[in-house]
Amino acid sequence: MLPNDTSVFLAHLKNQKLRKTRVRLRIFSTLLSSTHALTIQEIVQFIPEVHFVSIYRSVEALQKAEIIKQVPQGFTNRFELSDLFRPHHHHATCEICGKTQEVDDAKIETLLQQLSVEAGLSPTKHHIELYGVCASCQISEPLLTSQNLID
Amino acid sequence: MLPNDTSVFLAHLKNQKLRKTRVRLRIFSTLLSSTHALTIQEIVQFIPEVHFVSIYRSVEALQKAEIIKQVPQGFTNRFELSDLFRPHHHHATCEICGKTQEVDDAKIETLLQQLSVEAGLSPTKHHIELYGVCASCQISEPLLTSQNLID
DNA sequence: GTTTGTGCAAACAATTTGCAAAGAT
DNA sequence: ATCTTTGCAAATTGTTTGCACAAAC
Repeated sequence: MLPNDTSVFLAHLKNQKLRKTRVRLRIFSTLLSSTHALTIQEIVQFIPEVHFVSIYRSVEALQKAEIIKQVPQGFTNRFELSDLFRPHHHHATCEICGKTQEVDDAKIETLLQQLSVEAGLSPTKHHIELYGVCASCQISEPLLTSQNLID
Repeated sequence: MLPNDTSVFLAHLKNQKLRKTRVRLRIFSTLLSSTHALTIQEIVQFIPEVHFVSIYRSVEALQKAEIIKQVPQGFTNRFELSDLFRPHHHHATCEICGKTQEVDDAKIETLLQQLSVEAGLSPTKHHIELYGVCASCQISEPLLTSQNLID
């Protein structure tokens, strides 16, 4: 029986001596079913039956347990499931409609490793974000200038 | 007479119909003399004679005028002079001591352009941040310095 | 039964807004 | 003289803390 996401999640909770609670299950399933990383306020809104303070505290606990991770996106901090559940990737975002997609490319990874080494660092991690205008927004380009909504 | 940074600054103010004020000059010179991007609180502390609300407002004005720009660094937002004053670059940061250096590489720029196009976006901009451990921190591990900027 | 997690109130921190006075052109 | 910017007080927003009760083990 190969472990699905939920059993990996439960195993990690146990492993970290964290209890299996309603709140943590809800946060996990919310992130699992989301196509993109969520801000803490978005998580709060998705789970209206739970007090926001509990969300803050559970998010912190899950983060320490490396079940979820915080990712900076523009000037916003978002949360998504950790690499345990989703392979390493980066994000490409349309500046007009805000739609985000995942990007993964081996070349960029090795190039970044090299750059780190050239800078005298033993590489640990990196962040990349790409921004542009997607095909459909190029056609029906609204009046937004360079200075827009996305942060 | 070739324009130095300050005259470019003054020209841009005029150009944007912004007045030349003590506060804006102080913010500009603070960023000009800083080796790395500063948080708004750091700017506030560097300029104690100016009320923090005025710093917030001037920073916003200078940003709209594209004299300074906001850069996300880890989970912190920082400000630095715009590309008018400093060429396009990215940052490589040591996770132990927080020391930051600038990185510029043509290969990465073209590769990111390509990746954007592959993702169906007409590229506009990108963010990259590299993290690692620098040589001296590898030798003498911890001992976190005052400059631990990383989140 | 013991320990951990949750909900609520209240504290704290960061940023924004309204308005009158000071400063720039 | 006019219009912009600044300083201050206060409002607003986002996040954290203390503590009593509830839930998990």
